[in-house]
Formats: sequence, C-alpha cells, structure tokens
Amino acid sequence: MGPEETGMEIDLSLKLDAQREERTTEDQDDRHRQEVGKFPAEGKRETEVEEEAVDQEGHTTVDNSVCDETMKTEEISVLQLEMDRMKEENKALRKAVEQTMKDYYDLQMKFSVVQQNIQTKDPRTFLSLTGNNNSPSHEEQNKGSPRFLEMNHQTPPSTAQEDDAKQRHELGLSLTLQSSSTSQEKEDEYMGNIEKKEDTPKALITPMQNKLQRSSSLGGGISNHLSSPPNRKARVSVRARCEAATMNDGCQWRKYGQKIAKGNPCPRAYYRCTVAPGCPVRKQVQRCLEDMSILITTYEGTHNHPLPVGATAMASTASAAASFMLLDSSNPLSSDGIMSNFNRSAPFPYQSPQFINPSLSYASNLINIHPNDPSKGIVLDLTHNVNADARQFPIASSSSQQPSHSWMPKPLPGNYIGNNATNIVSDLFPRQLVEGGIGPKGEGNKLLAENVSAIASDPKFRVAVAAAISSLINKETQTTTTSHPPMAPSLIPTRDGEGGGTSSNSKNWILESLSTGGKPIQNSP
DNA sequence: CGAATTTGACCAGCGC
DNA sequence: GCGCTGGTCAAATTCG
Repeated sequence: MGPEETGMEIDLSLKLDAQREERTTEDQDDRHRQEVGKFPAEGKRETEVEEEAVDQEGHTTVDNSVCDETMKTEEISVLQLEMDRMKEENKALRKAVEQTMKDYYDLQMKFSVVQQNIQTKDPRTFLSLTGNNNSPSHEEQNKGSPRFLEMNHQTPPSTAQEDDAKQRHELGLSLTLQSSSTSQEKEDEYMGNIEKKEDTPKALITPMQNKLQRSSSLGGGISNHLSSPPNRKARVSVRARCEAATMNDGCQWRKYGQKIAKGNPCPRAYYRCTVAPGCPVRKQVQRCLEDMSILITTYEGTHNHPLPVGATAMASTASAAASFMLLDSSNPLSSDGIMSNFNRSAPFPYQSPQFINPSLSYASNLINIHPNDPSKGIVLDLTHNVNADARQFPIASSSSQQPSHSWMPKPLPGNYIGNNATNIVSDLFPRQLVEGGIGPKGEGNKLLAENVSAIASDPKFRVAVAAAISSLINKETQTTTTSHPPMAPSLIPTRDGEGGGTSSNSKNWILESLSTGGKPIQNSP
C-alpha cells in the first residue's frame, strides 16, 4: 500500500501542478494573443467581444496603443485574480488530498493491527458485539476454545458476565460476518444450523478473511493469502417469514428453473431479474426445512439498472448494515474500534448522520462477527422472534396472530411469536424505542413504536432491505476487486460486475438478526 | 396468442 | 475417472 499511496499522492500532486501549469500557460498564451490583437474564439470577455465586433465592422479607428494598454492592465488584473483563485482552489484540493491520505493511513494502521490479531490469535476468535444468547452454553463458549470477544458499547467493559448475558439476551439483532466458501450445501447446512441452534449462542466464527483480503489488496504490506475462489459473486440471503411463494422485492423476476436441493425436500426455485434486459441478477428461493414459514431468498449478482424505488428507499438501512461489515474492526478488543471507524469511515450518501451514529452505534452492540465457515452470503435474518419483553410493545398491524400457511406441514414452532411486523420491528428498532423505554414513561415513544411497527409491517419494507443489501454488497464486492480502499460503496464507482471477470473475490457474509429482544437499527429511509 | 411457468435434460464443478 | 450436486437451458405446458 505504501507504494500505491505514494504513487497516488505523487500522481495527484502532479495533476494539480500540471493543472496549474496548464492554466498558467494558457493564461500566458492568452495574454500573448491579446497583445498581438488576436483573441481566442472562446472565453472572451464582453468588452473584448464588443471591441472585436467594432473592429470587424471597420467603423472605428481607435488608437490601438491606448486600447492595448488599458486592455493589458485590465487583463492582467483579471488574470491575477484568476491565478489567485486557482491557487486557493489548489490549496483546498491539496488539503482534501492530505486529509484523505491521512485517513487512509489511519485505516491502514488499523488494518495492520487486525492483521496481527488474526495471525497471532486463535483463528476462531469470535468478535461479538453481543447477541441474544439465552442458552447456558454461551458461557461455556466464552470459556471454550473459540474466543469470544465482547464488544459492548453501552455496557462498561467491566460488566459482570451475568449482566452481559442478560444484555445479550435483551439485544436481538446481530450481525454475523462470515467468509465464504463455495457450496450451496454448506449454506443450506448453515441455514439448518441456525435454526437448530436457536438456543445456542449466536456467536459464529468470524471469517474476516474476505474483508482482510480486500483490504490487503489495498495495502502493499499485507499479503493476500486468503484468496477466495474466482468467479463467485457476492450473495445476500434473506430469511423472512413469508406466505407467498416469493417475496415481492420490487423487481421483476422470471422463474427459469426449479430443483430439489439436497437436504431439503422443499424445491429451490431459480429466478432471474427481468427488470432490464441482460440483468445478471439471480435469486434463489427456498423454504427453510426447519420452519416452512421461513422463506430463504438468496440474491446473487448486481443489477445493471437502477433499483426500484421501494428498494432504494431502504438503501440507507441496508448500507448501514452492509457497511458495518466493511468496517475496520481493527481492534476487536476495543469497543471504540468499531464505532469510531464506523463514524469515521467514508460517508454514505444513503445515510443520514442520525442514522449512522445512534443506530449504528446501537447496532454495534448487536453484531457478531465470525470467521468460520467460509461460505454463505450475507444473510439477513428477519425471522427471529421477539422475546417476552419485546412482545409488550404495541403492534399497529392488525394481525398479531400467527398466519396459517396452507403449505405448512405442521404447526409453527413455539418460538414463532407474532407476525412479521413484530419481528421486523424488534429486529430493526431499539427496544427502548419500541417499548418506550426512552423518555419518561415512554408514552410518546410508544406512539413512535406504533408507527414504526406500522412501517415495518409492510412486506415491502423487508424486501427492500434485502434488495438494497444485495445491491450494495455486490457493488462493494466488485469495487473491491478494483483495489479501491474499503470505503463506502457509494464512494467507489460501480462497474459491471459480470463483465469484470474478476468477480473473483466475491464475498459472502452473514448478516443475521438474532433477535429475541428487538434492538435495532433505527432506519431512516 | 404471447408471456410466464414447469420440468426434464444437460453441463460444470467438486469430492472421492 | 466417476458420481453427485447445483445451476441453467429449453421445449412443453399453462395462464391471462
């Protein structure tokens, strides 16, 4: 990275200098031309034009010497002003470049720390920003081999383990970051495991390999030893309870195949996006074996067209979640590590400041990052239930009743509580908000919670999140291969992922909401 | 009748 | 090399 950076700096400097010189040269030429009485066709000032017009008409025999004299001084002063302006501009640009480089170095340093941590510590180190762990085995895991690093912003590091467990229980949403392997089977396996591990700690193994890999491509000092198989696209999976055969995510899809995948009698349907001709995006839809009410939708590829409004509206939420995974969690032991980076990381046009700061800092408490199974895409799990506490918040939606699905082979598991709206709300919004825990008695917030609940009850809401995440992650993935810094996807020009050939570094992440407590990401569409 | 869906066949990647 | 599996194709079928 060192060399690149230097090159970049030099390059920029050269460009700036070159611009200035070019400009100066132009100005000089301009002046020269004016001195000889020949004006450029463009950029003439009104007075000049008028004068020329007069000359052309041949109606005047103005004293050329006097005219040139005044013109010269006038022109010089104008040019002087122009020069000053350019200098100022140049100064500002340099400043911006310096700032950027500084941030870049900063990130690089942090990355180095991460790298060191990865190398020196147990590869199965967990980075947990708290999750919901009701299970007694959680503590065992903390003690056990895979290390479990708690990152809790709202709780002092010294908090007793009991309190930790309690808090983890309360916090519902978690992000799980996983590197990707290849097989869909593994993904399915994983899906199954998630379902089975309902009662086990949701701390998954942190596969930061992909992230590292991307980052390493930026920095020369870091070896890229974690290459992932080529020709794989980023995947984003969404788990949501859905009655319909497929979720309406605002895009048009055409079914082109159906298969019975191994390990799941439910057929997997294959769709391709038909919003725009040639759109490479595919999606797979399959019911979850363990809970047939759960629809697993996996998006793959990058749309070659603008996302539908419904999807883009939620891009902020998605980008926040996605960007969370891009964070340089350089120092896993420092809770400041994540959020400081988060807030410092490149600006997300989709995100409003209030979104980034409060909600994400909040969300940081809900994140589990694992490095283990390298396989799955981002999984946005909107299926988990609220815990007993969360049930208390009001639900605007009329149906708090569990929907009955014709295709349901058996009654829903007992952990299925309420409808999707409930789950969504609990997953995406802080429980304090939802339950009115903020403010006196939280009456007003209850109202807010109702509104929030109403918003979340919209099925499109969920789907939009999924679509947005898919889009953003894919973008991010692609831009990564072009050795851009791990900044916000929006900062990086998108390119056609399919044509790029090296969709190689496709990352698979897991974004999982393990909500039992509904704590969330405050969304600001 | 055109568009969308279904479904069996085919192909490629991967593990043994 | 072979078999398994996931993914895609394309003809047949269904639907609006």
